[in-house]
Amino acid sequence: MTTTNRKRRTTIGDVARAAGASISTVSRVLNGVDSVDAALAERVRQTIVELGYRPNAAAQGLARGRSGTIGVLVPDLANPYFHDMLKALSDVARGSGRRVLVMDSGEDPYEERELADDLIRHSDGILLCSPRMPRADLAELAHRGHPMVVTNRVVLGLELHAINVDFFRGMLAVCGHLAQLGHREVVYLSGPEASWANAERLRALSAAEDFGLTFRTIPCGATAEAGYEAAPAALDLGARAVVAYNDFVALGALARFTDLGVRVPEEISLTGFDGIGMARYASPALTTVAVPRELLGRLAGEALVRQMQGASEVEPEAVAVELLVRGSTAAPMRREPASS
Amino acid sequence: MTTTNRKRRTTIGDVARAAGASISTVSRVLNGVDSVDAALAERVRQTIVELGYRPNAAAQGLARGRSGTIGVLVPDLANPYFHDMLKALSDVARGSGRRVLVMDSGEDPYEERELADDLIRHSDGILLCSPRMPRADLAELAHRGHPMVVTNRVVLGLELHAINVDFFRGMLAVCGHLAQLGHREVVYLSGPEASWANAERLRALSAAEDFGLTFRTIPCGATAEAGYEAAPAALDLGARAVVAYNDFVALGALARFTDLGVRVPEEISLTGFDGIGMARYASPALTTVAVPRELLGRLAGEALVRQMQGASEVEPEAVAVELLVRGSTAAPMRREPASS
DNA sequence: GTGAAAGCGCTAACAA
DNA sequence: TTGTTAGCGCTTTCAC
Repeated sequence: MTTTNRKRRTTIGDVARAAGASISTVSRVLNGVDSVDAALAERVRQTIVELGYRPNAAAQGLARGRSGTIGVLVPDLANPYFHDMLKALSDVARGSGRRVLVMDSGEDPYEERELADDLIRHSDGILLCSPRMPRADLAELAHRGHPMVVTNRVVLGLELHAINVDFFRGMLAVCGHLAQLGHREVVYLSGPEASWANAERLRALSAAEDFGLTFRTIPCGATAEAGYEAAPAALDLGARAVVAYNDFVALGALARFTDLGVRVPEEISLTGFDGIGMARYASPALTTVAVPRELLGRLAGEALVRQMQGASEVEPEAVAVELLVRGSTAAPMRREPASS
Repeated sequence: MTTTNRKRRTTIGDVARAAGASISTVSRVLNGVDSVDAALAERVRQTIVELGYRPNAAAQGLARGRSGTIGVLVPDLANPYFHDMLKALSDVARGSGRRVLVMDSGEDPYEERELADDLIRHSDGILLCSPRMPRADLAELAHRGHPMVVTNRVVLGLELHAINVDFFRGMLAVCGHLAQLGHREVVYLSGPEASWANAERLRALSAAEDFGLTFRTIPCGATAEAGYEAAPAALDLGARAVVAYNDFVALGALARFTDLGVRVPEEISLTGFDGIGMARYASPALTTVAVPRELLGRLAGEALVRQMQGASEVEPEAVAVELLVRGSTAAPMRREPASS
C-alpha cells in the first residue's frame, strides 16, 4: 500500500520537485541560509517532513569536504580512565555539531598507527589518547596536516598539540605526603612499561630521592587483578608504604592486604592514582591523586575544534592534579614489618 | 621543496595518471579485484605509496551507498556498564571492516530520539543500548528499515531485534540465595525508574514473594554515591539483607556500612548486580550477578552485521546471567538488628 | 584485462 | 531571491 518503491531514498531533488522549488533552494533551507522567501521556505520545510526526507551524510561530506566527525583513539576502551574523557569529548563534539568515532588499539603500537590512519580518513580531526606508537609514526601523522591532538604523551621537538596531565607533580605530591608522614622508603607497583604516564611517575619517584625517600619497584600493571597479584611481593620486600600505579592497582592490593590480614594504613600505607570514584568508597578510603579526566577530554575537544576552524596551535597544555589525602595512608608503625 | 601544492589531496585520478593506468584500474587494485594484470597492479600499488594516496572516505561512502560505520547510542558514556559492550562491539566492527560512532544521550529520552536519527544518517546500522525513549519513537525508528538492534529493552509487538539480559532470572537467583540462607525479607535499593533493567529486578522481587521472601524498596540510583547515601535508610528499616540495584550501589552501601561499624555479612547481607571487576576486590567480596556485557556487545554487533548483509531478523535473543556467591552474604544473625 | 563514462546526493559558485 | 550547473572523489556498469 504505502510502500511504493523499495531501495531508493528520497533525495533533495525529490523534495525540490514536490515543493516546486529548485534544488539549491531546498539546500538553502536545509542549511539555514535566510535569503529564502519565508513562504517558500515554509513550503519546502513542510515537504521535507511529508516526504520524510533526510540528507545523505556521505553526499554532504563529499560536497562540503568535511565529515563532521572527530576521531578518538584510545589504548583500551574498557579502561575507565578514558570514559570520562570520551564523555567530555563527546559533549564538546556535539556542541559543535559533530560526531565522535572511537577506536580501540588494544594497547598495540602497530595497530595504533593503522587505526590512526583510518581515523584520519574518516574524520575532520583526531585525538590520540596516550599513544604508545613510536615517535617516528607520531611525527609522520603530525606532518599530515590533519587536525590532531595528543594527550599524555610528550614528544620533544615535534610540532604537535599535546595536552598532558602533570603526573610528575602528582607523584611528587604522593611522595612528599608519605615522606612527611615519616616514611623513608616506598615500594612502587609500576604500570604499563610503554606508557608515558608510568615514566613520569618513575621520574617523580627518582626526584623524591633528593628528599631522602628511596623506592623499589615491582612490575605490576594497571588493573585491580595485577595489584592483587603483586601485593604479596610488596610485603616480601618489607614495605611500609606501597605506591600503586593507579587506583585499580591500589584497590586490588588493598583487597589482598585485607585477605592477608595486613591492616591499612596501620601496618602499611597505600596510595592510588587517578582519583576514580571507587577510590573514595574503599575501606579505608584511598589516598590518591585526582586527575581531571573530564577536563582533559574537554580541552582536547576544544583544541581540536579550534584546529578544524583553521587555528594551527602547537602549544602544549598542562593539566594540574590534586593530592587527595584519605584514610589509606598514615605514619609508619614503630617496627616489626608485616611479613617477610 | 617537497611541498608542491597545498590544499588539494591526491585523488585516485592522480594515481591513475602517474601510474599510466585508468581510474577504474586503480579502483580495482584498491578494492582487491584480481582481474588486474599482476605487473600493472604492482605498478599502481607502488604509485599509491609514492604519492601517499589515501582514498576519500566520503566519496567511497557516497559511491558505495554505505558508510562502513556502526552507530551506538548509550544513555551514559561514563557508565562502566557500557564500556565492555562498547569494546566488544568495536571489536566486531573492526573485524568486519567497520568503524564505530558513539553517542551519549545523557539519559534524556528526547535527545535519544534526535541522536538516533542523526546516527542513522551516518551509519549502516545502529545499536541502541537500554533506550529510554517512548515506545512510539522506537517503533518509528524500527520501521525505517535501517539495520537496528536494541539491548535491554523489551517492547512487545514490535518488529525489532532485541538482545536482552535475563535480569529477571538474575534477581530471582539473588532472592533464592538469600532465602535459602534463611532471610525472610530484603530491602531493595532501586535503580533508575525509567529503565527496563530496574523493572525486571522488581518483577523478580515480586515473584520471590511466592517463596515467602518479602521486600521493601528504597529509591536509590545507580551510583556508588547513591548507595552510600541510601544505606542508612536501609538500616533504619531494620534490614538484615540489602539487595542493591547494581555493584556500584552495593559498593557505596558497603562503604557506608563499614563507616557505621555495621559488619557485612555478619550483621547484614549485601548483594550487587552486574559483576563488575571491582566487586571481587571489595571487602568482603561482593555476592553479585555476573552479566556478560562483553557477550552482549558482541551479539549485538554480530546481529547488526548480519542485518547489514541483508538478513532481516527480529528474533529476540536472551543472554543468561550467573549468580556469583561471595563473602558479602550469609545467614541472618539470631536477632538484634544493627540499628533502628 | 582495461578504460570510458554515468552516476552517487549534495554544496556552492555563478547567473539570472 | 531563485535557479542552473559544475564539481566533490569514487564505484561500477558497459564496451572494447
